[in-house]
Amino acid sequence: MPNSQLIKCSVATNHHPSQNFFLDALSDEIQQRLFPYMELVSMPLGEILYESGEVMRYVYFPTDCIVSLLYVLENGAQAEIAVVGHDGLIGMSLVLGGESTTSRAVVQSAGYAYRLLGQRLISEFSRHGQLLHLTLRYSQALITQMAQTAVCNRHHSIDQQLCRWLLLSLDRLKDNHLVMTQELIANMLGVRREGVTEAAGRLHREGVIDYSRGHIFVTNRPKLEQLCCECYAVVKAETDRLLPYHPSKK
Amino acid sequence: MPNSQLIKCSVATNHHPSQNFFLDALSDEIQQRLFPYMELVSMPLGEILYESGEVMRYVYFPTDCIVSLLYVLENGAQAEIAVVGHDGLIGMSLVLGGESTTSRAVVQSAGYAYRLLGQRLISEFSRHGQLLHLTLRYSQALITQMAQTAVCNRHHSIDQQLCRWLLLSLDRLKDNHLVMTQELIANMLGVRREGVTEAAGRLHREGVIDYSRGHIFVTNRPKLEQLCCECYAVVKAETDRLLPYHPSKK
DNA sequence: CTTACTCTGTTCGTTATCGCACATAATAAG
DNA sequence: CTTATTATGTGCGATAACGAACAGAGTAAG
Repeated sequence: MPNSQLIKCSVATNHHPSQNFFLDALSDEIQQRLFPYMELVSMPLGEILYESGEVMRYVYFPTDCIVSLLYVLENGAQAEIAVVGHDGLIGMSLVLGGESTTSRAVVQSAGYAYRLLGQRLISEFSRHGQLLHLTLRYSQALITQMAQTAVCNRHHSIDQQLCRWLLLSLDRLKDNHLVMTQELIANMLGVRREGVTEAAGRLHREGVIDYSRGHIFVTNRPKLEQLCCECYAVVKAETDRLLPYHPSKK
Repeated sequence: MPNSQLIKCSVATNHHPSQNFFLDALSDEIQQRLFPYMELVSMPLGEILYESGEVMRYVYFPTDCIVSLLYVLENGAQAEIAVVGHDGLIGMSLVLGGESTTSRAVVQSAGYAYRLLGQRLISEFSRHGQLLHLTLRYSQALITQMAQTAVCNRHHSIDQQLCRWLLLSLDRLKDNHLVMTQELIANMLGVRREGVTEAAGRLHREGVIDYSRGHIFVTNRPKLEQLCCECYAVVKAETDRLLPYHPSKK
C-alpha cells in the first residue's frame, strides 16, 4: 500500500484542468463524474506504487511525475518495460482484469498524480463507453511501448537506448531538466552504471546534454532525436495515433 | 489480406470442440453464437496475417498452428514480441481499438485456425460480458509475455533464450516435434543464425534435443526447463493464472 | 545420377558490454 | 571545516555476440 501523502482532496472537485492528458481527453460529463472521487497525491521519488504480484486497489493518473513499469529478476537485476507520465495511467491490470502484474511500478521522477479507486473507474465503464474505449486504446499504446522496448533491448546500443530513454522521459516533463542519476538510469535500462557514464559522456561531447550529479539537461533535442534509434519515433507516432489528446479531436 | 485457404466453413457450425483453449473457455451460449460465423482456415508456414500499420478485419483463433508477433526494423532485422497458439487469439488491436499495430503477425508453424470478422467479435461484447472480460485477460497475458521478452532480450544468453523459445513453442504444439530451421529461430530471436547453431549444438550435447535440417525434437523437457531462464516459468504461470482454461473453472 | 540449393557446422578477427578496481569530484552530515 | 557519502570518470581484462567467409551434409529438381 503506497504511503503517498495526500495533498488536496476536495480541491479536485473544483474541476480545474487536471494536467493529465488522458483525463483531459474525456468528455466533460465523464470528468465531472470521476473528479469527485479523485485524490491528488504526492509521488515521491522511488515510491513503489505496486509490487509484482500484489493486488492493486488504485489507479494513478500522473500530472507531473513519471512512473516506470519495471521487472525485477530473481537475481535483483532490473529492466524497464514501459514508462508512464501525464499521457496515461498506472494500473491497467485492474482494467484488464488480472488485478496484479508481474512487474513493479516505481516513481522515477517525483511529482503528483490523481489517484482513483480502481473499482470506481471500472464501474463507470458500463455507463460511459468512451471511457472504456479510451482506456483500451491506452492499453494498446502501452503494448506498443513494451514491444519497442523488447526490440530496442535486442538490437540497439546503450547510446541509442539512452537517447530513447531521455526522449521518453522528456516528453513527460515540463522542461528539459531531469533529476536523475546515471545509476538509476542504468537500473532502468538494465545495463551497468559505467556504460551509462560513457554514453552520457559521449552525448555531452556531442553537445546534446549537460549534466552533473543527479541532474541532466537536454540542450539539443533535435540532435538527440537524430542520434536515437527508430524506437522512440515509433512509440511516439503510435501513441499520438491511438490517443486523441489533441484538442481538435476531443 | 491473407490468402488463407478456406478449408471447411459450415462444418464449424456443427459445434464440435474447437481445439482453441480461448474459445473452449467461453460458455456454451457464447460459443453457439460465434461458431456460425467462424471459418476454419489453413495457416501455411510464413503467411503474414497482418502487416505493420495495416488495418485488420479478422481475428484468428489458432487450433494447431503457431503465430509470431514480430517487429521488423527499418534495416530489416527482426525481433519476436510474443507468440500465440491454441491458447489465444491474433488481432488484439481490433479489440483494443487501434485497428492496426506496429508489429507483424506471421505463421511460424503451419496448421489451422478459426477466423472471425473482428466486428462480429466486438459486437458480441455488449451482449456477453464474459467475452470481453476473457479477451481483456488474454490481453494482459500477452502483455506479460511482451514484458518478459523485453527482460529476456536484455539479460539472458542466446542459450537461455533458445530454451525459452522452444518451451513456448512446445506448449502450443501437440507433440515434441517442431518443424523449424535454425535460421528462422534466429530471425525470431533477433540473433545470428550461427549463434542458434552453437546454442542448439550445446543443447544436443546436453541430451536435451535432437535435430536435423528443419526438424527439432525435444527429448528431455525437464532438463530444458532447468536450463532455461526464469522467463518461461513467469509467462507460463501468469498465463495460467489469467486464463481459466482448466475445465474445473469453466 | 547429377546438379543446385538449403541447412548446418566451424573458424577467426572484431566489437560491445560486462565485472571489477579504483580515482576523483560534488554534496551532505557532523 | 572536516569527514562521510554519493555520484561520476577511467582503465583494465574477460566474455558474449557479431560479421564474414567457407566447408560439409542433406534434400530437391532436373
